[in-house]
Amino acid sequence: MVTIKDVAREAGVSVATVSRALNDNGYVGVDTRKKVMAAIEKLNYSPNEVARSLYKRKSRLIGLLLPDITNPFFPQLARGVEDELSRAGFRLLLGNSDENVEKEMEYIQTFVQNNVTGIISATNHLDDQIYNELKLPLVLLDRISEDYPAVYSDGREGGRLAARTLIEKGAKRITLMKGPAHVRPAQDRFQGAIEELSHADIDFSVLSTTSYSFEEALGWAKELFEQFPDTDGVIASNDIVGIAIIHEALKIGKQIPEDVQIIGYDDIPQSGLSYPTLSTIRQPAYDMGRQAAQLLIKLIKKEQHIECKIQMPVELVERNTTRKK
Amino acid sequence: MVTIKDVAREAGVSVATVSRALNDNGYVGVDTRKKVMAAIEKLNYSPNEVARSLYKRKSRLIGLLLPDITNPFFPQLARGVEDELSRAGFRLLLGNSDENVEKEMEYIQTFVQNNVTGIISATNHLDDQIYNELKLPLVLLDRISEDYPAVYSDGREGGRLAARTLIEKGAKRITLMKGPAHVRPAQDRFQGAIEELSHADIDFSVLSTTSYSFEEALGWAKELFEQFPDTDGVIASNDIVGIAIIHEALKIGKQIPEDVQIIGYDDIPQSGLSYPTLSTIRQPAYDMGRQAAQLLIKLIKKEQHIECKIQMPVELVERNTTRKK
DNA sequence: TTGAAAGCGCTACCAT
DNA sequence: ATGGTAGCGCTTTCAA
Repeated sequence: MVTIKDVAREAGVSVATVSRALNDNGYVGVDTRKKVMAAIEKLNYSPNEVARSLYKRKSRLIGLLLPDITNPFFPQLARGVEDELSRAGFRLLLGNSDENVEKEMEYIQTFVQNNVTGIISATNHLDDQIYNELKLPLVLLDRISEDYPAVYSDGREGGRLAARTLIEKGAKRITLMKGPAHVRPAQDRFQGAIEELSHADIDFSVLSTTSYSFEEALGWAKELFEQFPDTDGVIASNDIVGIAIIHEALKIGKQIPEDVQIIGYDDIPQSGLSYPTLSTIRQPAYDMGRQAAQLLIKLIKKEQHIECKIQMPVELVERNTTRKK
Repeated sequence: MVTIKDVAREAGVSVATVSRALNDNGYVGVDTRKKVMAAIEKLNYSPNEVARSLYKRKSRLIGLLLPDITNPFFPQLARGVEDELSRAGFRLLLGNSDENVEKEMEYIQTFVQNNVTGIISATNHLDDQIYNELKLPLVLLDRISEDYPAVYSDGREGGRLAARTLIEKGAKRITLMKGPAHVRPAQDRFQGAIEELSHADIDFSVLSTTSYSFEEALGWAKELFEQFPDTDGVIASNDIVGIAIIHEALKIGKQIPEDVQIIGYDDIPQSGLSYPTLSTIRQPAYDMGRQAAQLLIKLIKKEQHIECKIQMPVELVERNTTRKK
């Protein structure tokens, strides 16, 4: 390993000078700088981030905690975060929590132990002590809280929009799928949908689902049509489930959207690939990731007048599982 | 921040003793240990990984370099790696390269700068100098090389299997989609398929695709049916494209699998959700990730007699885009 | 069994 | 403009 000492020796200067040249602070003579740069070049030196981090008590690392990168919504968030953060020279320490408190605590702890400069978290366990004691900038992503900066989309409006769309397009017996109770955004959109449905002269039923996993999606879809065989409009808990419902509907011989309309949530990339393509409520996942990163960077720079709650717009993407006007 | 000094003071011992107690090496008296543990508990101390890492010249971090987590095949790999690694106390530094050499180099460099203990990489740029100069354990994932330990699946056999399946199931005018030229596994499966097709009395054509992105998948599918409208068997470059082909085929009124059979590659989770469900060649992505992690851990522990090339089996998953016998 | 102290690679203060 | 050096929090010799 080539260290700052080697560079100093090679350039015939002190380590202090090398350090100053490296970090562009303090005075460094023009030709001294040249010598240093030449030495760096020659030895192919690159500074040890760990030593820097120890001294500064801050690394160039950011901790990102997500529920499960295997769920197609989250990779988009992650890429948004990564792309934006890397422009500012930060790297990502990634953890999947599986919505499990212990895992989450462990990751938060290792983030801290590694001197991360900030944390971006999609957590449902904000009440936990560990977050209160955190001395670091924290941005919530896809989650809301009074107490912390957050980037999220308007779930309530999303739910309303989904319900309104189905109502306007003539669904008469709507089934509303409710996502896992412990996932906050799922509840928001559920509430939004309930609200809209309640104000309409329309029959509707609610089907509770307890997970977002691929494996169970088809199960929920089956259950849906068993319990509500004559439903003509489904508000799926997310796009995965929406796609599973398309599958199941087609399988039992229903026409989409003639017999049953379906609306998803998220607008994951594969929603445009199903047949028929899935109408859905779009969350701008990639942008949400970027916004969270930008917000975190502002927080780190301690900028003034930071907008700490960033609500991203939600949008209806009309594709082919809903009827044309 | 509470440091080892604070603990030492609280426990009335030296920092050396605390360190020994913490790491279970050297002698520590029974009641001394108790006092130390009590102090740790009381102060809620957890050791600074950065300081450790500086001294040891090794962190508990592993660098993971993937092409693009947004492609559904890779999150599976990543989770496999993460789950296995975290059992051994390692955490993940994640980078997406987008198959771009510069980004890749930057990530490898920051991995090194952060004292990672090892690297797992899905790269197509192994020839690059930076890999040769690497002093760290490196495991290739989903990639092959003479020179480095690697975990990959048998792409050639996968390609053969795909072609053989279509042939056996009676396809007469097969279209073989070729993945991006710079992606090694894509070429392997292409070669395997070509091999099998060449040995059969069968007409086939090749369609080159230059990306795996969602956005373009539908475009390739369209192109496929424009160029080869009477193809009755398609070997898709991966499941995304396979799903897009299902979409397109249905759209132009073809029956699946009567008019056209389709076989994908990867077996991503959503392949079981399309309608009809996609027959495909399965790569055990999650397990590949785990194996890579295990292999890396062995390398780190410098175990003897390590099997350095781990070829994972590939498997036909018969679903509904191929005919039943 | 315990403690003192050197040193991991770097930055920043204080001299010069 | 440059160099000497303390110190970031930890581990590990070496002595006691």
